Amino acid sequence: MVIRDVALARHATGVAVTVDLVIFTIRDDRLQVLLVERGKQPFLGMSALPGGYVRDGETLDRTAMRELNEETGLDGRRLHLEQLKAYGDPGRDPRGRVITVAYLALVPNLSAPVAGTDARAARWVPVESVDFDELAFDHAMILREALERARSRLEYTTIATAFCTEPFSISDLRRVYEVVWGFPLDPSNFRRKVTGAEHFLIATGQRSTPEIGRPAALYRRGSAQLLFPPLMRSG
Amino acid sequence: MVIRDVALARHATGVAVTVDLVIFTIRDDRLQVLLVERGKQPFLGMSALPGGYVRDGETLDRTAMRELNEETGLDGRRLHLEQLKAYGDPGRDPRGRVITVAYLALVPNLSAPVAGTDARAARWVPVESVDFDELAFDHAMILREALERARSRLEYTTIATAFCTEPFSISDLRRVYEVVWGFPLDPSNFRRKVTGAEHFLIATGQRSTPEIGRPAALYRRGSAQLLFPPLMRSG
DNA sequence: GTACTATAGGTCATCTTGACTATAAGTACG
DNA sequence: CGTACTTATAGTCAAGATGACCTATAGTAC
Repeated sequence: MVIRDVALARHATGVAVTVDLVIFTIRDDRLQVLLVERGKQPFLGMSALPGGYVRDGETLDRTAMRELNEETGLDGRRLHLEQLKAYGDPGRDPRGRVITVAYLALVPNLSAPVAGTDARAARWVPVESVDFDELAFDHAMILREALERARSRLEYTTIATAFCTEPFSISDLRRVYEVVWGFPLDPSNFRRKVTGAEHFLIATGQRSTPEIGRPAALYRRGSAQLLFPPLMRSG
Repeated sequence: MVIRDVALARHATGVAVTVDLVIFTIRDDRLQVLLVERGKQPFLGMSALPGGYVRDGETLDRTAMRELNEETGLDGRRLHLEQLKAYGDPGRDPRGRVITVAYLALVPNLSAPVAGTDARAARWVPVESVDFDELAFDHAMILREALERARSRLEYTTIATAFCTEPFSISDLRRVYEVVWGFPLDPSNFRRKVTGAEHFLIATGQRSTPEIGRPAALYRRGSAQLLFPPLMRSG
């Protein structure tokens, strides 16, 4: 896009805009985040959040969806993707003024091990294993704020289901909460909560066939976006 | 700041970054937002949110505080200022690619009628009187999302006090909730809630001297940032 | 059959909430 | 002074939500 305004052009020089993604999933009963290894300076060899430049004529949301698809192969329409925050401290990129818009993505467990069309080495890392001091740019701060956002979102919204592949059991959903929040929940009280919330879960009539234990009823995501009453961490 | 990286420079051309402010206050028992009249194209003569370009070497938060000070004369440290979201749709500014980072500010009722160092005509407009179709750029969307954010923040945080000048009574605080949410609250139940929350209010020992009615005990803001249990709208 | 495991459903005391009533502390006015 | 009026503060009570349990159910392994 061409800048046609003189006053604007004066301010437009030397600013780049990127989108960075915090992609969470649950694998092996642990919350994991997708990190890439930087193949060039700056921060060569360090870990970073996947991301890229906003293209001409592309919305920020569209950039985020494209990046997510490039990294995970997932179709962005079926999963949770929300803008987190913009980060633009002048010193955050040594190459110049780069403002990044961070997005939070919650995806179900991917069977394929994240090949991606991109050549960069991407890998899932358990959040508790991430060395925050070894993250490039200001990605430690972004990851920390994304983690708190995800934990908070589970309280008031139904997005925990974004981690699950349909159909899922109530225990599957409870394990999402336990893994993201980091402490166990009472199975019975949890069931009462989520089945009591309107339009949260839709019973499919199907049952799971586990190797051990009683089969569980299976559900699909309901239409509700907000969870009322909320399911709070503390109290 | 000079762009020293070739790949970066290729993406950095033609993008401008601004900060726009949604500044709310309560005047005459109504929620009001500060709007400026545009003195030049595009959107000449229409209303817009106050805002401006991010300067070299300036953080986004700093830009927001500077703009807020220019518009209201208020010292940004004493009041509530939080980042809302970035807006970057390619068509949002006809002059070219402009990404804006919107901030939400909640300020107490200003006695001085917003002169500001800026020459633009700034004025407080009751939110219910705003003609959303007559707002420049995508500011209608930004204002709508800011309004919902403010309403939601009152549920889970203590920021309602940002609208009050200290010391304030519990009724002052209640009126904030009623004005922002748009419906009345039971005075007795409201009192029970806010006095029950830890570190929300600090009693000063002072009492108000109203022209009519019983004097009210006066309070200052406590140290709590989060309100627990929350004070929900619905239910 | 019994042991084991995880799901599903129920109990109950405690806490929270919403609606409502009652009292208190000031002013205005006669 | 006393009554009306206004707002603040306090208390009551039933209904609902919550946390900590306990019990039953439906499968597998042996």
